[in-house]
Amino acid sequence: MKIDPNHLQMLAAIIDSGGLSEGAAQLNKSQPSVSRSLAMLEKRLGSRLFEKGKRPLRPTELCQTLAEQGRVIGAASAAAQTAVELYSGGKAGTARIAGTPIFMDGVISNMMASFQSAFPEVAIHQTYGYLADLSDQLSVGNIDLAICPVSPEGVPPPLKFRPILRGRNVIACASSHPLARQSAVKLEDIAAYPWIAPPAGSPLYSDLKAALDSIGITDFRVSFTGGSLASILSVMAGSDALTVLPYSVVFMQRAAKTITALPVRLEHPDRELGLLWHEDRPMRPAVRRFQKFLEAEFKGLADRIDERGRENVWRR
Amino acid sequence: MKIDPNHLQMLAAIIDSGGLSEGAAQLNKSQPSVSRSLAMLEKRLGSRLFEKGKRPLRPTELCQTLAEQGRVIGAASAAAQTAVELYSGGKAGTARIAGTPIFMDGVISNMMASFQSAFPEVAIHQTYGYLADLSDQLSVGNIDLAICPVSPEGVPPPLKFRPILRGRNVIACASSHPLARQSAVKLEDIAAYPWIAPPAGSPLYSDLKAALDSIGITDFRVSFTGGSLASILSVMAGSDALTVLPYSVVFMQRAAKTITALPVRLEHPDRELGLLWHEDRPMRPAVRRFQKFLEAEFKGLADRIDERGRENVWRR
DNA sequence: AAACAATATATCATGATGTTATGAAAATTG
DNA sequence: CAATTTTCATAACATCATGATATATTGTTT
Repeated sequence: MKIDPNHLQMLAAIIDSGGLSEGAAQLNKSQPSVSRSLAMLEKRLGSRLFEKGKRPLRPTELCQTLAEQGRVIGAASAAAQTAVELYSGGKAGTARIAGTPIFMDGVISNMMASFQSAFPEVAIHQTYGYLADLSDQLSVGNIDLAICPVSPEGVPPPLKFRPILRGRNVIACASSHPLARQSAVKLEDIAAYPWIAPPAGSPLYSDLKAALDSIGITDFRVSFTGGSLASILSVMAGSDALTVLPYSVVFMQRAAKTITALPVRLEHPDRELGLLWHEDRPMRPAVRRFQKFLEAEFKGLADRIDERGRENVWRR
Repeated sequence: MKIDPNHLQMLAAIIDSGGLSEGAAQLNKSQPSVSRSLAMLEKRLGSRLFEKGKRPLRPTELCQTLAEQGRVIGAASAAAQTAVELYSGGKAGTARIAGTPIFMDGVISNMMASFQSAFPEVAIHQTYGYLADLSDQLSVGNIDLAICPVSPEGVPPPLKFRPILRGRNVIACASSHPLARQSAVKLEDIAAYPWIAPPAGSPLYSDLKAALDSIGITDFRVSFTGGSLASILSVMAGSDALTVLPYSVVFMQRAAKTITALPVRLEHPDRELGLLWHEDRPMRPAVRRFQKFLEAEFKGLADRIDERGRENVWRR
């Protein structure tokens, strides 16, 4: 008959703690229980494990050998235990998240960085996508959480949505831009500059058109299009081109001081940045923790943006 | 609650065998049993271990982590299992044996060598001692088996004795000795040579005196005394000294051709070489196997000695 | 849609393990 | 050396996990 790993652990506990009673205590069992288990084991193995009639208990040669394996087993069990605890506490595991490129690169990536310093055992798998794609990936189960600007009524039933930042787009330009120095910006001024257009399929692209439309600019010249945020920022920093970006993205770049937002109020799109997930699919603890983390970070971000907002006055 | 190592092994089995049913088979359990255990484990951990509604079963991240520990546990269990089997089969373990120096060095050491090549996992702890000492050590439990010349009635009750070679002492000398060439040896011839005396306390020492007495030699000159067998053999080989040795010891040296026995029949001591052990103390398998091995070896040795004995005619 | 394969559930029997109370034996102490 | 203390073994009973077989359910395949 196969040896029970628990029994091997028991031997190790008895030897290491120097006695049957102490061993029992270490195993959170009563002394009689251990005594009986030991007797059964000896009977099955057909060999003594502790020398007869000796007290303090003296382990047999065989017992020592078995106890070594018991210690290995104990270590493995403990490792499993902590693995479970880490996992259940959301401090280990994998979170597969996806979102629109500009937000992921411009806002979320910073937060992921601090999350990873706090919980280095959580692996984050990040991908990009727009709403339709994200919905699919969520439904199929390829990702756990999506971050995307969504109009609340545009969320299909199996998905849940939680807003984390109210949408507000701004016109962004290099800090060295001529318009950046002006306290008031007129539409005619704006019309003179070329535009950086976000990737064609992105919501930002339609935002750009809608926004410009709303302030009366219908005809505009696109000097650059299709890049990711890093390209956009570089191009913008090194030219007089303008673009439309979520204010949060511009805000996150404030430390670098390379770009700034013009004091022009754009038409609000009917979308809010928020988290999307599949309602029926139970969320893994690591994902849940990441979500909580994101929500807290965004709350902080929103507060700081509001503060700054009170200083800057947004005008039409 | 603590995780059961068996459950971890189960996870490893399911994953490695690629299915719940196969895993169950690998564990020698029924499929329903494993299914239920799995369900219980998932409930306790509060996390899925296999993705829901997927077939073939796809292990969760956590499950993979736990299964790794399960594999470690499986390996340790298997090691324990084989350790038990080796031990129980007497193919591993320790045998603590002791005996009179001359026999241990001259006869037993050879047998220990072949035993160790056959069973390298058995550790042999060898010590030396004479009867009184050996009895004590056996009673105290410091040794498992003693090899000693004993007069059968001289065995104290708690000990058991089994003869393995009938005692027969001979006068030994270097092969190059003047007497070695003579087909007949007279007592006067013998009297002319000095003697090597075995260690003072040894049975052989009294044997020497008794033997010489029996052939009428009362006054003899001792030229060397107190050494172990190796010293005795060296001294004997390089001088004309004589000594009394068990014939088996001389016989074992036949390959080296350095010493030989004189064709003189000595008085038989009332002792037989045999094995001593403690009757009440259960013998460990490795010791038992060693004992059987010794008995077989000695049987072979006795046969070969008898063969040789038929050729040599021992004379008074 | 049907057939197949794999897994889940139900039910009952059994065995290991848990508990408390108590007995026995070895070791320590006066 | 007897008495005490410490430590382990045993008894009796309750409980839970696990074993088996039979059968239902579900996912996949044709």
